[in-house]
Amino acid sequence: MQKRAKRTRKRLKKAALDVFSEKAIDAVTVEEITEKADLGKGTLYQHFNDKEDIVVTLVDEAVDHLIEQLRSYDGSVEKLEDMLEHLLLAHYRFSVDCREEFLLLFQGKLLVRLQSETLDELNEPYLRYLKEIEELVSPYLSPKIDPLKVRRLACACAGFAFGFFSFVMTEMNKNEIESNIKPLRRAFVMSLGTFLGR
Amino acid sequence: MQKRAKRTRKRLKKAALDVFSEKAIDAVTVEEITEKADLGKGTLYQHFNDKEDIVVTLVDEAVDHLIEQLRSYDGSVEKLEDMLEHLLLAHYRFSVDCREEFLLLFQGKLLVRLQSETLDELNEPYLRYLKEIEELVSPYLSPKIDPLKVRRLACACAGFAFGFFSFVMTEMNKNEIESNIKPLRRAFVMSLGTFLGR
DNA sequence: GTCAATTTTGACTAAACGGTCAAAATGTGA
DNA sequence: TCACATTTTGACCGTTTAGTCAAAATTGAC
Repeated sequence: MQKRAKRTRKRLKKAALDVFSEKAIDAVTVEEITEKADLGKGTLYQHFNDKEDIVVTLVDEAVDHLIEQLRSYDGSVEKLEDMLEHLLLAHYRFSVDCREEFLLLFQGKLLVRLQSETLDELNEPYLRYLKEIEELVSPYLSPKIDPLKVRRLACACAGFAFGFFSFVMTEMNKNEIESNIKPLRRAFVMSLGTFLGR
Repeated sequence: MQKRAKRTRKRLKKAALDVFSEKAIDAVTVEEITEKADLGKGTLYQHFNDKEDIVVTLVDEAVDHLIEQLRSYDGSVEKLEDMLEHLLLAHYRFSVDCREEFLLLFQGKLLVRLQSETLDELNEPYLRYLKEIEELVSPYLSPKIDPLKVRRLACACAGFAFGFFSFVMTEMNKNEIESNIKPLRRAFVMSLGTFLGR
């Protein structure tokens, strides 16, 4: 019985994610979501308080998934540069494999910046995400390093990943991207390494 | 007489730009714009066809301003690296001096990606912008270089600038940014230079 | 100061939207 | 099969919004 409710909740989230990757969050209506999920409008309000609630839920889960990908790397990561390269690669994979979540995170970040008065609930996942990056690289850094520098590194990594891949997404097709993105990633990694004074 | 109309149009654009930098484009209402401009609602429809029209107009002008900044550099730019550094610095200055337009361009880019079916009118300025970057760096490149690689460079530059500065904008205050962003920019420039095989 | 052309206005309409809730549908245990 | 708990539904309500338009206000020429 509760199984049914869970399935329905899942369907709602899936539908919402789909719609949010096709239209700007603020332009999406509740009925578009429930229609896509092939459910009645009231059902959404059985599972979520309001539209914002479902957005926050989805952003939170998307960050979870992204972090999961960031954390999964094999033993070949030995140096700082290896870790940075892994992080960028993981971001790239995320933008391809989880395109909808990538676009949602991108949009959400913008909303946080704009309507920050009300939505610090939405900001929390992004802080969590930046913190995760910092923690992943910190083992490869001198413990005496300026924390601000690490924060900047995380911003650079996140910013580059989101900004670059988003530009690339529209301006190039998949094959073009796959083919030869590696050298650029490598170059960026090198520059970050230099930035950290190694 | 037409002077008055021009002034009014200018006031509308200024107000709209302000509002768009505080709220997501799709969440902004026409009345919010006209109220901010201290004008009647109908006045907006005297000067623009609809809400989309004013957005497209503003994006177009913002790209003009950004391109203007990208083009203005002194004679000290001799190498590719100098040009890349100038471009990043110009983006950064634009994000600070023209914060509202920067945020608008950021939002607009996202809209293009999402609702691309209808809004290729909105996409045109961004293509113009990428093309401008390509043209600015091309004098410093071998004429035999793969055009795709140049396009990728432009995406990297644009993506990094928008993505990084936008993350930095929320996560750090101005002093922190100003103080020590230079080495990261320099490192990134170096990596791009390496990417282009020099 | 008058008049006509231009610009601005805000009340108005029709449509759309978020959110509610009593009723219907569905699943469960006896 | 029936009674009961849970879940789903979509018509409904109040509010908000884009867009209109006849009237008012402003301007400049004479």
